[in-house]
Amino acid sequence: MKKSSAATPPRTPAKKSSKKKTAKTSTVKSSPSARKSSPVPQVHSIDWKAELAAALSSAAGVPVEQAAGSLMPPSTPVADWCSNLAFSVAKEKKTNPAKLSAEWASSPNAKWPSFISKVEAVGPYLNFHFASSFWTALLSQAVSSPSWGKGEPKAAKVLVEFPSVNPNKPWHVGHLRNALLGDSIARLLGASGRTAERMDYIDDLGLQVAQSVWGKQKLAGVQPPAGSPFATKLDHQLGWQYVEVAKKLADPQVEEEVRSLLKQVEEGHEPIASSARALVESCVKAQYQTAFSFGIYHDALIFESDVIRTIFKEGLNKIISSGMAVKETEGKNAGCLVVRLADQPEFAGMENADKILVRSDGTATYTGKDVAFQLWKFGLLQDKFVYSPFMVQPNGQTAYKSSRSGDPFPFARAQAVVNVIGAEQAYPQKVIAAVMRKIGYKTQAAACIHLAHELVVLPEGRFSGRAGTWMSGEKGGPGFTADELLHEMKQLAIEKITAENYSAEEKQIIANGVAVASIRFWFLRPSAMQKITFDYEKALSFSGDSGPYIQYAYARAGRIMEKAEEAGIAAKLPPADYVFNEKEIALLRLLLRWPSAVEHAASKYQVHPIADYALDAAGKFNEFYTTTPVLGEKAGGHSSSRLMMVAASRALLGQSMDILGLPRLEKM
RNA sequence: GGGCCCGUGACUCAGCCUGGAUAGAGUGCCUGCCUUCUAAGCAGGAAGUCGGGAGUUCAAAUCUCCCCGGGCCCGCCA
Repeated sequence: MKKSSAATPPRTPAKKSSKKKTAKTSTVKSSPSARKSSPVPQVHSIDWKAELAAALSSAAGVPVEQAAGSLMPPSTPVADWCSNLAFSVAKEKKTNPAKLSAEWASSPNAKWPSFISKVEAVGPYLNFHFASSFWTALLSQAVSSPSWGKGEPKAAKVLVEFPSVNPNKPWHVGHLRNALLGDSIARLLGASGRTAERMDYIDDLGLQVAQSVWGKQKLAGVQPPAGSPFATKLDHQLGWQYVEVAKKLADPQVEEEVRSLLKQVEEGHEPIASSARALVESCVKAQYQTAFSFGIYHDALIFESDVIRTIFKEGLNKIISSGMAVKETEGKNAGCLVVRLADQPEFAGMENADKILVRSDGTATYTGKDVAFQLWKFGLLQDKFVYSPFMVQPNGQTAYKSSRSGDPFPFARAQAVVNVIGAEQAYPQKVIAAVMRKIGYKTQAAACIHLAHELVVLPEGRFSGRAGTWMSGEKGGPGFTADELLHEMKQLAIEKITAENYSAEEKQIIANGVAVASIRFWFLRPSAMQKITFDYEKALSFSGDSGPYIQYAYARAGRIMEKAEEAGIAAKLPPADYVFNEKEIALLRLLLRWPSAVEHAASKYQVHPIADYALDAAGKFNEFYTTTPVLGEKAGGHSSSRLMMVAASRALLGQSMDILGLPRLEKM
């Protein structure tokens, strides 16, 4: 039952993913530096938006809510903040909005907050400029508190499932997109203060597994070309064998043998059942090597055989006892357990809205299994799973797997469930939520989030695991597996390093980091619903709007700080009379909006706005970098103040990079 | 038949949910800038009927309806 269709993710440096072992619940970390009393006002400890709204409210004589609703960042860099209140008031009073704004700007009733240095009417708009002390306070917080910009810790746990790739082949670029989305969403949720748990669903039953077992036994000679750097990687070997098996299936004898294997696997006959599970786990481990190379990690792997053995029946009973599932006695679905959905609005227009959960032969459909699994994710079933360690990941955390023996862990039991799955599977995902709603779990049904994404395709069409369209073609070029893409990218990145003084080891680290960032960014920048046509030419570029562009800005900032330290210059808050230049103001405005940008993106389960934000921040920093000397005589004695800008910019860039999984490189 | 998604300069995409100030980037093309903190960069230029039409509104890329083009979904498949 594989659900995700494609897309794979890039790697990220494992931040603190919520490891499970749980119960040790999170200690709320209070950042000491943020707490200690600071000589400057704390920008985010005062609700500046509320203060501004209150002042505007009295200046214009409108309710506070109306004033607050009119405040926004300007679309062009004409001011720090603005209001379009005059439009709506002018309409009510049938007068000229520009005139109103002009009146409010100089209204004697207005008591503008002290952090506002200037209020001006520009046409119908009311524009606000913040005082230097406001910006200084913001800088102080951004630099002194490591948790600055992170959301307030929230109690709710969000479970994110991805990528659920069948364990019989290597990840192709489509699986990579899915995994990158899942990984980055989990990072984003974490940055917003939520607890994200990363789960993978492994289909260790089914035809493909039987085919893999058969292929492993009979087609050991079928392998990727010897020249391939991945010729000995198990997932690649199985993938090549799988394509071969698919061709041979036309032979009745082969078909018969595979079918027999399938029966033994599904019925748990030994020794086949155990060796099949072992093969599956080995393949997943090989796939996870790919994941790790992109910085993708998991907390728990749930195997389908364990779902069937442990929770499926209970989930089904829950639906049956609610009276919402019935066994058909006649008609084309006779003998099947079905749930009727015709009364649900989203299925209204369907010819037949009945959905089969259990077939007439007693086996579960995909949807049937998924509904039970989803109930478990929300903690609505007795949790009978036990887990054992699957592997220790490079980020130091152990990924656990469901198994026959082991210990219980409080995985799942989530308040919201995000399934990262291709948009093509929107219908079955709706069925899951609809069934939950029907049996009475309305809150949970509303918290079923299908994070849908479009596929990665080739100019000639979609990928097919069976047809092997992911393999290198006859042209002999690289194939479309995630491993090959990263390999190609590293080659290019290495060539791009021209600095003479880097050691071979440094070059490797840089090339790897650049390759990962480039690929991750390439997949994460467009919105998830945008189809991506894979093209090596375009994927392999790293200038302009790209991951390396962001890394470059970050590295530049790092070098300035390094040189400052060598010179013994420390960052200090700008003095009261410091005048921020235009480039500095641009950076400060981005800094100001960052926390709400994170929360907004997280609440919508969208990663791509963060990619845009990071690009914007990198661009603004590069402008600052080229126009504003920080060190040396040209800095005109402002080195310490400007170093503060550099440090804050670096913090902002770093946080956005962590969410996107772009490795923080100190040098490039 | 019913439903979902995409359609913005030559190309690839943001912006649409929460309507407002000259529609933003990048690539490609044309011009400049490395004796000064990394040129994987910066500055500037040419390039756009925001698929089409109607409607709502003081104001529409953004909201509503219809249409066109492309993709996907509506199985006792997985």
